[in-house]
Amino acid sequence: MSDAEQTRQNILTVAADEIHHHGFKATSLSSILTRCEISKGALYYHFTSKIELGYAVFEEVYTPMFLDVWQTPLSDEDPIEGLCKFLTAMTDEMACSEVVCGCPLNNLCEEMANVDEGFRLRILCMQEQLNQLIVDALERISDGLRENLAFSQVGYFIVSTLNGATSLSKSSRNKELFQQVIAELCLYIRALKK
Amino acid sequence: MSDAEQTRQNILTVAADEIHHHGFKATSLSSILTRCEISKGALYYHFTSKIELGYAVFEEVYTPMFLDVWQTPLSDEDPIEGLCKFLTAMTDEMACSEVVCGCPLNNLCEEMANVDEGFRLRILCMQEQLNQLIVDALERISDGLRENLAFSQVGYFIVSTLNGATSLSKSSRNKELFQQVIAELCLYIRALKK
DNA sequence: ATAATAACCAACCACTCGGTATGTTGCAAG
DNA sequence: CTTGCAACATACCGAGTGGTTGGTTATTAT
Repeated sequence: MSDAEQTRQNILTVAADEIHHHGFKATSLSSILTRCEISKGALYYHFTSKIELGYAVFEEVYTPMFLDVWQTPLSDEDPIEGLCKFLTAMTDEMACSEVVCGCPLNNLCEEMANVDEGFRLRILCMQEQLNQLIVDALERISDGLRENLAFSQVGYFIVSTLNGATSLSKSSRNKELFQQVIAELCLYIRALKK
Repeated sequence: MSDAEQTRQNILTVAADEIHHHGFKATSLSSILTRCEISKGALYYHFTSKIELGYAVFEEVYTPMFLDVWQTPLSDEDPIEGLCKFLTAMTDEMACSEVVCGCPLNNLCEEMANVDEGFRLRILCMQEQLNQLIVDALERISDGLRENLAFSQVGYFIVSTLNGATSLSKSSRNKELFQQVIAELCLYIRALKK
């Protein structure tokens, strides 16, 4: 990797972390510059504006990470159990910082979706991709599921609940609350089976 | 109501609306001053700081409105049906601005809970109150519900899902998505019955 | 050796923000 | 009539923001 590309990646990584911790608007370029030990000119050489940097973080850091994390459990032979294990494992492995800061994508969604169209469209696109992952997994094992299930609806329901649970645990700083909601969500998911 | 109290209430109302639309941090005092047609001195006569104004909005505008809205359907003779009707009615009556801006409390929670302790504690307190409303309603009709239900867990699950659905529809600006999640949520709620 | 370009630096700009200090008005009590 | 306080208004401050600009290296191609 060239020096320039190295610099760019470093900016992306640091920016992703800063945005995760402070939100997009509250993230100041100067804090990124300080942590990267570069000048403002260097940043504006690689990115034309703050918001373009935000888009790049979303597309090149958050999205791949997110889709990859969901892909694994859904590719399981039994995606129902895969999902449940994935969700409960999430509660166990959840670091303190994750409880406090919440999901980076969820945060960006809350903060920027109704403010900036560029963010909104990117978030929307990602949500549809994620929902499609779930729908595909459910269709694959539809023979073993209850009749009359609306797969897309179920997918959005699961994602909504998970987002809500993250939000809840974030504000309460209570890991246990998160675990409770996830436990109830697993009950719901397992009840999808015949 | 005295003139001074009138001024104070006007500030609270306008601030609540501005915070709902732009978030707390992004809400500038100047915009509130302009809409209220008052000076900065007037505002700082009634509130000692921006964050104290935010607390007042939370306690005197958002919280009463929110608890009142939930109390009604949960006081129904059949709170299960009351909740479902309440939720579906919410999707129908949902104005465009509400789809776009989301729930004011949910927004504040996302934005401020992990930034300011004052907000966090107030939000936490309110969430517990809301959950207690649900738990009370469920316990009241526990004879007609499935065995082995964890009422508190169910309460947080419902609230989480609703919050997540609001968040989802906000970013997607798609009312239909919200309706789908709510429809699935009603299926879940009705399945609580024996 | 020279020219060109990529990669970066540092100073600065215009602007907005929350907050404060001081000034002004109107009314009510003495 | 005047004193005093509630209820504002006005002017200003310092800090911080994203963004721009002109200059500086280091490397590479010719």
